Amino acid sequence: MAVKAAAKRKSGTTEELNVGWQPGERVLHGLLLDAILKDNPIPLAYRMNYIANFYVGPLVAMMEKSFKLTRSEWIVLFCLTRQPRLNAQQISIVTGRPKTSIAGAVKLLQKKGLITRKTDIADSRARVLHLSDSGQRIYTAIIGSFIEREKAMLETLDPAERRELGRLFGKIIAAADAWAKPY
Amino acid sequence: MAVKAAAKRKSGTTEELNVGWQPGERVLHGLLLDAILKDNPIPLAYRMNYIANFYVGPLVAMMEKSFKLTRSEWIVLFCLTRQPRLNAQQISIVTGRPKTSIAGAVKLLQKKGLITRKTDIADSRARVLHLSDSGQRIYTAIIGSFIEREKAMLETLDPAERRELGRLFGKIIAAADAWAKPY
DNA sequence: ACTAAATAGTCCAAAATCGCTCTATAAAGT
DNA sequence: ACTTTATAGAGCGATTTTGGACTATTTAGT
Repeated sequence: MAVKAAAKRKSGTTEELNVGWQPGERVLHGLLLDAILKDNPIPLAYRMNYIANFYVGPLVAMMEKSFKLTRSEWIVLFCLTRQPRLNAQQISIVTGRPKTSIAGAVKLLQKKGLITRKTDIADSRARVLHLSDSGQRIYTAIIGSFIEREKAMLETLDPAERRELGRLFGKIIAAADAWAKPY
Repeated sequence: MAVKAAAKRKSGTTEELNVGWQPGERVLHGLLLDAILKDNPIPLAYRMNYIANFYVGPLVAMMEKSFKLTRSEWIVLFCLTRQPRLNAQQISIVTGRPKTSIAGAVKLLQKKGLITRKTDIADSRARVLHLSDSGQRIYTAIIGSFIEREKAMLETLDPAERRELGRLFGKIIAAADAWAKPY
């Protein structure tokens, strides 16, 4: 019946057979994922991107919804808490994001009063940024979720494994000059 | 030279000046980065996202330019090489990307003739996807860059470290049900 | 069997992202 | 000093991305 109806609608096309997974099962994600990971040509890069996406994606979505901040705005806020008095260019360089994206975020943040922007006395091209009080407050309100989610993500590792993971990341970053170039 | 100029500026600064780094130096990125990484509230998550971004960002840019493929289109192509006969929903679930993004990519890929799309005989709502020959060719043309870049990224690690990194990623992914949820 | 809920996919409008080009300032080379 | 090159940032337009509402089909609950 449903099959016949489908065949009628798409009369010319040959139908594909069933895929073999049971939709609606929690297991589905796992089996699918296994298929994607098996014999993956970029095993480490793929896994890392997978984890990074599932870590940060929902956080960004939550942030956009609850705090009306874009991802780029968050990046700027975050960088400025780490290191005040950066300018847009530096944030762009250190995060690898296009300078126009950062510039746009800076403009929005300034309009919202979350950062201040002053001309650098030593270089009148540059605008020195830092957090305002309300910028600091919104950062504080948000960062907890990031910390919690990292904690949850690492729950499965023991302390030694976490240290080792950090060490390996550190090594890769230390060598970034050798591999992290654009084309 | 540049150092001297910077030193001069440093002494003559009034309010908003003197960030302390010398623009134009290769060292700049490193010092900035150290500042961002030091006492980072999400040390592992931040480092992982940093590496993932610098790995995949330039690859995607290159791909968009040279092959006129969006990131979402690449994701679909990649998934279909791993596991033919997926549908859009499954790709969305397993990659964590919004289904509308995947749907849009699927439509584009079909228009370009890189994938085929047939109604699933067992479920007439679903469309079973797989690569066409030209889809396979374009995948082959692209994937090499991803492999090379992964290789370059891991150059600094010895084989045992690479295995360990893979093992730790595997553990985190295996526990994804416990932490990778949306809000 | 019948209703309610879940699922696959589409469509659309709003938003974000990003490449390109342009101005201005600053540094480097001669 | 003077020319050249590099840098910081702005503005604009095109493309991508995505949330939300909608339809069609399937599954689950009773």
